Amino acid sequence: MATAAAAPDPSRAAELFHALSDETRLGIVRRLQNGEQCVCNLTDLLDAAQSRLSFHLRVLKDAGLVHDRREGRWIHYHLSRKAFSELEALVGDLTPTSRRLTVREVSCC
Amino acid sequence: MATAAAAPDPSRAAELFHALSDETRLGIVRRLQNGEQCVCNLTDLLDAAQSRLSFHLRVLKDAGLVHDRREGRWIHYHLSRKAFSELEALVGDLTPTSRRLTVREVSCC
DNA sequence: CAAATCCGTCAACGTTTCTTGATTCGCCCA
DNA sequence: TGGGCGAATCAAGAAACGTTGACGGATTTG
Repeated sequence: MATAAAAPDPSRAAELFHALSDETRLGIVRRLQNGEQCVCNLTDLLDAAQSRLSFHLRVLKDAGLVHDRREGRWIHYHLSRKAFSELEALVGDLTPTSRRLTVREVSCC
Repeated sequence: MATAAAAPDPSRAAELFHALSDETRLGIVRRLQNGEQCVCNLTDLLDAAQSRLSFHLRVLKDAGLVHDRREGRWIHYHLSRKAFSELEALVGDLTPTSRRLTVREVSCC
């Protein structure tokens, strides 16, 4: 246990949080909670241009938060459970209660 | 229970995620996990210009993730437990396992 | 094969975000 | 009261981001 399990890759954390820092992408995630959706359904549900959605889906996909599956002409997107549990673990590590010094441990300047 | 407790304010969620989508700010949060720190300590720990840190601390503060406390010439920052539990709840709501339809519930195009 | 449909990619543009250095504000102490 | 120090704020520029419309690739259907 060389480096402990304390600080997960910060750039990975930033990537995940960035992927979720946009309302359109949060809207996509919420629509995918009920199961798979193809892009054409999402454009209707979110009232967004196809090109715009494609852009945001790529950000989510690059972050590993969604996966896609081709079925004929359609491409279905669904959430990645693994990525979301990774996210939960990551948020848990950030929480102040996780580890805490005794107060007055640190001097100032 | 009119609108249930399903979809929390999306702009609030985006604000929280955005505040954590930067490596410098994640570094600040990690340094604050051990307790309060004044800005001058953080500039040393993170090797960042004072002006730069002040900018990122403001983003975190505006998102409610940190609070500050003045003590003489120094200003100490610390994490907001409330905001982090809000974040945890929010991430939990995003998770795909939370609610799930029976499959094939949704038709495509 | 040709037309239609679904969707990713690209270039261009405006907007937002981040960094840097200079300045200002607040507080303490001699 | 004046000087010194910690920290916020401001303006300017660079970089990253999101939107739009045009285009091209893949697939199905007539």
